[in-house]
Amino acid sequence: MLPSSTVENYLKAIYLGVAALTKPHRLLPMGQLACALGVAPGTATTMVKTLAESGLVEYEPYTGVALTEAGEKLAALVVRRHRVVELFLVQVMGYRWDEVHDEAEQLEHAVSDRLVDRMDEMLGRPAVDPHGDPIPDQEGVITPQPAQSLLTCPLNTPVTITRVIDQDKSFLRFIENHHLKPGESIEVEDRDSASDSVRVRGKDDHHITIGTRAASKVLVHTPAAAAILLELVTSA
Amino acid sequence: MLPSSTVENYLKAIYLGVAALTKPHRLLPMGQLACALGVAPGTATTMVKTLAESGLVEYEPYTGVALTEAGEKLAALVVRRHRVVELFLVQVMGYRWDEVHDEAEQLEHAVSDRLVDRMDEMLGRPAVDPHGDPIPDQEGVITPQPAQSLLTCPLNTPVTITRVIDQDKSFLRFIENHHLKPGESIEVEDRDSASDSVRVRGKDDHHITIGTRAASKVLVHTPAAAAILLELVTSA
DNA sequence: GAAGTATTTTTGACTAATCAAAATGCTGGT
DNA sequence: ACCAGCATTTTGATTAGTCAAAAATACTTC
Ligand SMILES: [Mn+2]
Ligand SMILES: [Mn+2]
Ligand SMILES: [Mn+2]
Ligand SMILES: [Mn+2]
Repeated sequence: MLPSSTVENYLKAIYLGVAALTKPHRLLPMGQLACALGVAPGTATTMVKTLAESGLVEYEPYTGVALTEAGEKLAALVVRRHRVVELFLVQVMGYRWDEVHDEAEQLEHAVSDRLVDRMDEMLGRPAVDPHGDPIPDQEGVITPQPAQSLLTCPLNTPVTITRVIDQDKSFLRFIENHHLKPGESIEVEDRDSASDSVRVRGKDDHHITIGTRAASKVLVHTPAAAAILLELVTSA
Repeated sequence: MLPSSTVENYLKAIYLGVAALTKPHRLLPMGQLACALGVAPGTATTMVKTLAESGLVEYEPYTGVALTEAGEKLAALVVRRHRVVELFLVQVMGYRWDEVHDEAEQLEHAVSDRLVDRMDEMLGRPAVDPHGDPIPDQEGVITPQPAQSLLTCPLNTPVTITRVIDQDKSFLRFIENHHLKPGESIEVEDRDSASDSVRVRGKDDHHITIGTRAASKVLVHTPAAAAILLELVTSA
């Protein structure tokens, strides 16, 4: 049986939910899953039990859920479709980066593997989508990126923004208006736990102060990390 | 309520089914509808009754079904999405004309009006899809084309192939291999009711004989019709 | 460790879409 | 006018997915 859109959405939510867990190698609680899917808690429980029957997830009652090997591959391919479509919409169809998520949310269940691969080819086999989210390859594998956020990177050191983890339109607009999109070079000047904020110097000496909640959603590459990456590439 | 894919499929099947009826201004029988959708007869009856409740179709028990104003507009927009997507797949994504139907069958329910319009714009507001099927405009309106087939057009008179009414892969391949795609200029040399066949002279004096069943699926413009069309355009 | 709170599971019910097979209605030919 | 055959509708049942609210369990706090 090929998975329904509903099953695909559950698998994707578990995939992304587990990845976003603070403690790694943990199970995603039913409450979080239900919330991510906009569904009643009992609905998530029921669905997860049938997913467990099909061998796509492992389910520990009162504890949570995680993907099996098979489930993870399926989920990764849904995520791949989503992200390739998002980049296609921006690069080929002229969409803005804050407009693509909803459209991709539908298309991820409708595009064939064939079409996704055509898009992927046309885009030059990209590694990341418009938000800097990594794109799984045809096997569902992601090469992990060393990630730091504006909250954890070194101060007064040039860093490059690589990823913005939030699909909210107004947040993405805000980021764009203040030149904090992936690719921009910036420095974190100061962090103040009292005011719960982070001061950033962008290009043209444009200064901007943002809350820590927002700062944690902006990921960067440090020069050091970039050097390590470069070394990996050249040694291969 | 926005219509489900199922409702969209029923409306589209009625739209296309009624158009293909030999006697015009008739109702589509349940049997034909059920067959077009690959569904049991009873299922079609039940669904049509609920569509009638929603005011999308008019249903005459034991007789058949037709679209209301509202249903026809919705159906035409589904057809529009299907055909714009098909042309996009051919022109932009490099698909062959015999490969696009299945993909479009899924995408017609997933692409937003916004995305369809972007495709439409990118394609230069085309009038027909890769098979010569007319594309409804944003309002769902089609400007009717005067249609003749290889079975009805004048003999030994140059005509231009404009449309091939069949989604079957092998038939489309056959048409392509014998240079009978939309745009080609040909002449019908002879029709023989005894052998149930039609002899056609294509380009390079390539001759080909096909059955009447196949011939009826290849539509053409006669020079006369083309002249009338041209007149309409210039007088406007 | 008992009590209270938060989370999770169970229960019972509902909607959309479908099928198989029985019942019904229509129609053409004698 | 009748009946046989065919199309259509009805009936009864099934599956996927969902919710609200009750019951069960786990976690916190004292
Ligand atoms: Mn997205
Ligand atoms: Mn993204
Ligand atoms: Mn088609
Ligand atoms: Mn077509």
